[in-house]
Amino acid sequence: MAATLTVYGMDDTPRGKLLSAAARLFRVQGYDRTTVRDIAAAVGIQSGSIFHHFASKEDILFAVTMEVIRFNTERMRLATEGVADPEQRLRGLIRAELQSIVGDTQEAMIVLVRDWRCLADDKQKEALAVRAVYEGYWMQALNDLQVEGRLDADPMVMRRLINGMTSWTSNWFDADGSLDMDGLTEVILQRAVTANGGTSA
Amino acid sequence: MAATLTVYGMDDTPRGKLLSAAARLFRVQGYDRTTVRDIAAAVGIQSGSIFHHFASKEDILFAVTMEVIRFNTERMRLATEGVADPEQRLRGLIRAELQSIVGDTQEAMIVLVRDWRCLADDKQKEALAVRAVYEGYWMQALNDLQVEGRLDADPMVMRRLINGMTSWTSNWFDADGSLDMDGLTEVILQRAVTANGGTSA
Amino acid sequence: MAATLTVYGMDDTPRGKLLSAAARLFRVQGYDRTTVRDIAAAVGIQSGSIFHHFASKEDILFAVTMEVIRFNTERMRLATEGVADPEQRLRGLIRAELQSIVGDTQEAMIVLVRDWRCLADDKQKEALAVRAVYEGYWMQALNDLQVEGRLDADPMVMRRLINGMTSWTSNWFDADGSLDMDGLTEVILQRAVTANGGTSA
Amino acid sequence: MAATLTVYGMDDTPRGKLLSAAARLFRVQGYDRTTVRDIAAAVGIQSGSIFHHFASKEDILFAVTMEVIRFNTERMRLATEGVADPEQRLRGLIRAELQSIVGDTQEAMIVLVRDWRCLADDKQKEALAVRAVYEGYWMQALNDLQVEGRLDADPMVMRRLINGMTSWTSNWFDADGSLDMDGLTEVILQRAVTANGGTSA
DNA sequence: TATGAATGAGGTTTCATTCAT
DNA sequence: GATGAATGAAACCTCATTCAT
Repeated sequence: MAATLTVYGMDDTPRGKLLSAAARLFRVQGYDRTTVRDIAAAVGIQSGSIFHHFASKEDILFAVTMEVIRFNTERMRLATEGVADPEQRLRGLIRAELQSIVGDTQEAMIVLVRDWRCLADDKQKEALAVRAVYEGYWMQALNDLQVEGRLDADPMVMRRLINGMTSWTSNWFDADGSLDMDGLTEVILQRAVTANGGTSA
Repeated sequence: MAATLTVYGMDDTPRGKLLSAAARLFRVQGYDRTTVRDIAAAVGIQSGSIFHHFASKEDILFAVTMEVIRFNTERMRLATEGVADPEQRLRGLIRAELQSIVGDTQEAMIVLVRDWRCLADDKQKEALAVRAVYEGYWMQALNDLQVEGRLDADPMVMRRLINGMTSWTSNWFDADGSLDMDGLTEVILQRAVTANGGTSA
Repeated sequence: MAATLTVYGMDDTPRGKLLSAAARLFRVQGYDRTTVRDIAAAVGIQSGSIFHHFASKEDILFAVTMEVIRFNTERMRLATEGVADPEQRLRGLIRAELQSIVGDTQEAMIVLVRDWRCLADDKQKEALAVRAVYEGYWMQALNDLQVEGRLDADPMVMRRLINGMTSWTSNWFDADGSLDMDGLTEVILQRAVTANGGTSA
Repeated sequence: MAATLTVYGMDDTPRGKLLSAAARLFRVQGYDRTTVRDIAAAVGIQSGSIFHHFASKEDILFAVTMEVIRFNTERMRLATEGVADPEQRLRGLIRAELQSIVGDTQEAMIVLVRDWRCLADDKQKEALAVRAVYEGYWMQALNDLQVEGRLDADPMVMRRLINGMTSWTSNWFDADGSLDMDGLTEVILQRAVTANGGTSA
């Protein structure tokens, strides 16, 4: 499904190429250890030229952050839209979040988590506002599931536990291993949904 | 139980005080954004004097890392030693890991996860070797549990999922909230252990 | 009298608007702290377009300098032309110089004094050559006054003292204050011309 | 009299040497055109080392400013202290101000006038507060002179005119010329004091 | 003429580390 | 052990100027 989407701002324009290169470098080296020279070199321009596209180094981090949040929020919307069964919706959300963490936006997601604190407070707030929509999809699905008696923990706590499980996959999941993304989705889903209602698998 | 332990190297000596101060500063600001001047100021000495105690700034990070790994490995040993029931052992491990992440070694644990990549490769290897013992306790408990048919997923995958859940608590767990550490331990434990006879596998 | 004059090059053409904007910005921020982007923005074009009108940033400063020198030299000519009495001529010169410093060419005059050193040596010489005519009007009046025994100091020194008094007004004179430009002219004139028969010399 | 004074902070210490070198460079090239590398090179250290002595480049300008204001305020005090005759006091003030502008603090005084605007607003205010004492000596002398009927203009205006005359000397006065500093002092004094009361000369 | 992306030299400042005292 | 001045490399960023479109 996500195959038809592209990360909005990471296109063929100079700005887009800068953003992709920065996301990769930030992931590999960390934000603080990535110099603007590194980024410039990665797209074949001089370091000074970066500042025609971004006001500051932090502004690049912010742009990466915002793009990936917006993109993944859109992905969550698509994953849940028109799906009535909350378990099915939750499955879609888990699958989509895994996709974002170990799949197409992998680079940026790791940066998002690890270098979050490198953003100034006001930038953090701005990003969190957009992020709220994203979390809304999750809470809706989990609350609906609870109403149906198929969730055996507090929805908020459950969201945090799932978030921990999905985030951490960036440290170990191997796309070429014996467990694929769909398989992992089911394993995680089972941590949340009670057996008795009879789910799927 | 942890009350009688102290992190080995973080004592009253100049070196120990330096280590505690560094762990805190690293957690709040990140390793890269913490200057040796910051650390020196925090214990009331001049920045040049630090180099009588540590060979380099990275050496401080390494020392923090090793101390906290050793300390928590010891804690895992105490939590499982002499406990026969694997579920009981797993409960102890979860409880201990939560304690390390949101409790007494909180500062250093966050640093350990987030600033891991700031260590040179050989230092990382050295630390991983010690870490292996730590992970051994987990795998033993999970394997035992599987043998008894009370684990409904692959032990290795399950360890990773638990690790994700516990690590992520540093982003949200509030010791003063309605859910305490024991309660959280049970919620996490239930994600791993099947009710009775085991459902799937 | 100056009402019918306009600073030659500061007209409605793109070049003229650029010059006016530059003069103002130079005065407020200083030459070095004014960027070509500032100047371009002030007239609503892009910074690159400036170089279709001027060869360099320094060239803009030079143009401002030359325009204001030429304009004020012309003003001095008008102020003295056909006036026989040297005291009357001196009065006209003082009035005209005050007008240039705190009146219509205020912006550029301050720049002229303060950012003079930002011009390359050859540009300075070129400007000084034009400036010589300007100073000629002064020396003629002061020399004539001395011949009549109505100047109580060396003409050259007197010119410098007057120049100091007039230049400095940019730091304090308030057009809305109780002392107007004509009043100030008389006060300054009295510093130079002896009451009647001349006191000392 | 000033021969026994030294500019307080411009001594043999690293900081003092930096200050002297900076004052000279600022005068010759202007503040904006002087790089910290220039200043460092002038005293034989690396540019980075400057920041052990001053927090920023602007801080150096501020220090130069404050030193010269304090020093010359002290000089004004010495020039007027215990002198009863206001004309005599005024003579001392003019002589002292000339001394500061074309004599020992020449470098810094030119900088003070020309690069004043390079100081941030709060720094300007701080300096102005100290400067107020300096101006106080002038106003006292001029007011006293007016009371005695020996001043033929408003004291405040007269101070400004004198200030203009003395400041401007930096553009023309030649210590080796036919007019020496004492002679110039008398010429300027005569611009202020009325002849009738019988002054001196 | 106008644009705006790119240049590239150079600016101020930071900071881990050294070392004479 | 401690100090604090000094180093020197490298960081982010600025800006006059160029040039293809």
